[in-house]
Amino acid sequence: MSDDATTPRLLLLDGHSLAYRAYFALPVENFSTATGQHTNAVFGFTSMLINMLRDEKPTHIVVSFDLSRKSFRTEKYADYKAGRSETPAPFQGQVSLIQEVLEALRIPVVTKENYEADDVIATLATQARAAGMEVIISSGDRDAFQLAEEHVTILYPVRGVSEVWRMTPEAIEAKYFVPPSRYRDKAALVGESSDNLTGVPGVGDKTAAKWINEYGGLDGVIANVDKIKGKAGESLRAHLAEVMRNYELNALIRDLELPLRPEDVRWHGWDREAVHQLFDALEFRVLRERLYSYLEAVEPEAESGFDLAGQVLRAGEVAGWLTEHAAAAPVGLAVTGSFGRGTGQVTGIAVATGSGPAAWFDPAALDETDERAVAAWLADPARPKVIHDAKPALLAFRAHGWAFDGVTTDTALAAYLAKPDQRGYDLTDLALRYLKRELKVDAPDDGQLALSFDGDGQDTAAEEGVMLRARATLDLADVLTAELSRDGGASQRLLAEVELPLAVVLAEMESKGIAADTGYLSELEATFAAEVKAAQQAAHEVHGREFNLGSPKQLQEILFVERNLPKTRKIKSGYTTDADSLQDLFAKTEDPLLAHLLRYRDMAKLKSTVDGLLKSVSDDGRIHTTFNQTVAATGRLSSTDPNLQNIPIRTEEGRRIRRAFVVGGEFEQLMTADYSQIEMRIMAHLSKDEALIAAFNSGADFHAATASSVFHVELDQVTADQRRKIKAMNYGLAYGLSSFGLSNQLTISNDEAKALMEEYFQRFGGVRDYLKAVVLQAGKDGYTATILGRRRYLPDLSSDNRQRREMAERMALNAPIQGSAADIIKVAMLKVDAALRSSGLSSRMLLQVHDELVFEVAPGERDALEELVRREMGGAYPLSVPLEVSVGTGRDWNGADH
DNA sequence: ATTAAGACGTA
DNA sequence: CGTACGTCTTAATG
Repeated sequence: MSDDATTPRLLLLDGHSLAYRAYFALPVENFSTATGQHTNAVFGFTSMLINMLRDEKPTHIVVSFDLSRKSFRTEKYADYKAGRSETPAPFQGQVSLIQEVLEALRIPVVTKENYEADDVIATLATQARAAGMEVIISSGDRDAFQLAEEHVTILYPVRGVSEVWRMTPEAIEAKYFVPPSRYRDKAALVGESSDNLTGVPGVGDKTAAKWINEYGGLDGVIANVDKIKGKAGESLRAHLAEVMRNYELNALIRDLELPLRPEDVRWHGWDREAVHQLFDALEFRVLRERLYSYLEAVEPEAESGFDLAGQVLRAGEVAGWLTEHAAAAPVGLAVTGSFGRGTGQVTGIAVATGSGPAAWFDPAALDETDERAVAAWLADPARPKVIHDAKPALLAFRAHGWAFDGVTTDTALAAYLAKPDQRGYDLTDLALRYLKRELKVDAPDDGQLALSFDGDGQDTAAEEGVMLRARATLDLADVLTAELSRDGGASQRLLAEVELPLAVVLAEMESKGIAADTGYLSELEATFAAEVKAAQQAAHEVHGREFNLGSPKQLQEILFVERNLPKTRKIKSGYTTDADSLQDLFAKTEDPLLAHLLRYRDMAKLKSTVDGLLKSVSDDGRIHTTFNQTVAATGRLSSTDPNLQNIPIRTEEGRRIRRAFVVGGEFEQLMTADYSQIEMRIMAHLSKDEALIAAFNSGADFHAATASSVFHVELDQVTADQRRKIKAMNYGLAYGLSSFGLSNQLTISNDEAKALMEEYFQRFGGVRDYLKAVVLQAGKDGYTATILGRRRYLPDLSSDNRQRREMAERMALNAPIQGSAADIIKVAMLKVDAALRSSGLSSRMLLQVHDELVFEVAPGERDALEELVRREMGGAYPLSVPLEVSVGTGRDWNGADH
């Protein structure tokens, strides 16, 4: 290549058209696996891809696929691309295999509803040119020729899968006698049979070019249509309408909204293991050799040549550095300090540029100019920043008085969306997994990292480490963006439109915290402590000696050996002493020790909850939990330090703890707003079960309504016991409840539970069909997806181990339901937050408890807030059943509950 | 000092 | 033999 080696080169592929070319280029009968899967198109496509990688050496790659045969063009012209024969059966299914190849090669795929791949390519090519990239497009569709220009080359496959024409502007002009900018004009006149666009009969490339060049384009030809002589002229005048139609339809759209930009698709190499497995399955032996010999050759190059020049900035140097290095292009940002409890303190900030230098500075050692520059830079939404775990940084910046905006990607959130089942999303681990780099400054010098720091002779290892993290974050963002883009945009949208903005909302909530009545908490603590002591004494007295009630091990000895009570359910260490089992034992034996024991457990648990809360009250008299956004595999949030999502509510004594969460000084009340039966509503929506949908739309008490159906009685004849049983079923369904589990929970026989479930599904068969279908589909895809496309991968669905497999099946049926509920309340939180801002209300959102939001109501805003919250939560996402919201207010959390 | 298991609170 | 979490306690490791 004659181009400057540092110019990024973007390879854009039209997936469908190349696959189709490959299919017809290679005899289908010669390419199939032992299992009968046809692979000629996969083979041909992959072969072309490898050739292009070898010959073009792109630094960035993306493939676009048509989503369907329908597009805005078929809407305008019903016969667009009509007349194409049905997709041949052996071609079916090969596209998804090609997508698997791309996935293994970590090449992102982008699609756009209602548009063709060529439009996506035209948009990306346009953006890439604006960014100064060299562009190579490969498409089997000649429409792409209109995109050729300086630095934009079209690779047009001809004859088989090994030869392409390099269609530069010069080549196009030589072949068609018009420049690429006039290619559309020519195509409109001549027609394009593959698109079923007829042109002017009798007019070919030469005549069309003659006219276009004579009259200065199609406009001129049309303006002078009466001057054109001869048969061809007559023909043109008779077919002007078609020409205009063609011209309108063959224009490629260059300004689509896409989930990624050309800069995001930097290619960082392939997933070796996945390629191995896939090529084994496809029986691509030779191709694997070719791929590997090419990839092995470029790999070292890709891994090295990474020179991070770092610099520790002193006071007075920061403003200038930022202006010079951190303007338009995204930079990586890494922050050190202490974080948590809704605040934080920054001790160091590192900024790394994509290919240039990195810098570190101490936020406490800035001069006035620097301080202003850093504040403006951090707050500027037009200065793109990439960071790993933005929320703590945001809180620490806020504590320093800095606003923070312009975060285009959070690599922790991106990694979570890509694989939500991971244990953690530590930057070091992600760098190793996705970048294959050890994130250590003093890593062995194996050419992976060339660090040349300007350290002034000082020991700047810590600062270098932070700079390296900033740089790794930036690189990781590229890889993860590509990773997330392989599903056609859903994950990217979740990141950009849900998780990223939600992090900001959560930061606000954590920063505010919720007021706690510490005096009352202390009283509670004393009360529970006394109860614990009393229960403990009573238990010791009954048994006749002292022992540790908190030790399940000692308890087992006492219950099952010394007191010779009946054995309970087996666990690893013997027999369980959990509350359910102890209840059963008590019912059977009436051993008074059990009652004291249960009482002890209850009180000890409550006491420890209160202890924990007391310890976590901040100086401002409020409790600031931390909401974790990357923990729950289903997409839910979790709450830690303290966990405010498991504050007792079921028992009266437990609810006493809720009274400790009170309204803050300047405010009037607490308000809770929760979704009623959101998971069942999602099941009704997803399953489309008409009876279930009707039960919701009836407006009656949902559990009673379903019970009335199941037991064939009028709504007002449903007994409390019938309602209780069906309520248990309703709740259990989304968890994969078995008849055994149901019988256990309701203390009825297994037969009775079976009959109950049978009768339930008799009435709500759509639900069973849906649940079965979800598991089946998940088995095929390898993952489940929520209404917003949030994925959860469940490899255990194909496990040989029955227990693991069945566990995965229950996860598969639960994940879309629980996850969709999580999606909905997240969207609701964003909407509520936005509405609160625009309404000018002073009330604020404090907590989220999965299907409930807790607010602090400013004086006089109760009604307005309720209206706002009902509107935004109720309208968060349209389902085929209403999203019902119930609202309550009170001076404390218990009083606000309903 | 860290880890695992058991128990139990919430949705 | 019901999903998703976090925390506390004990008891066993280092």
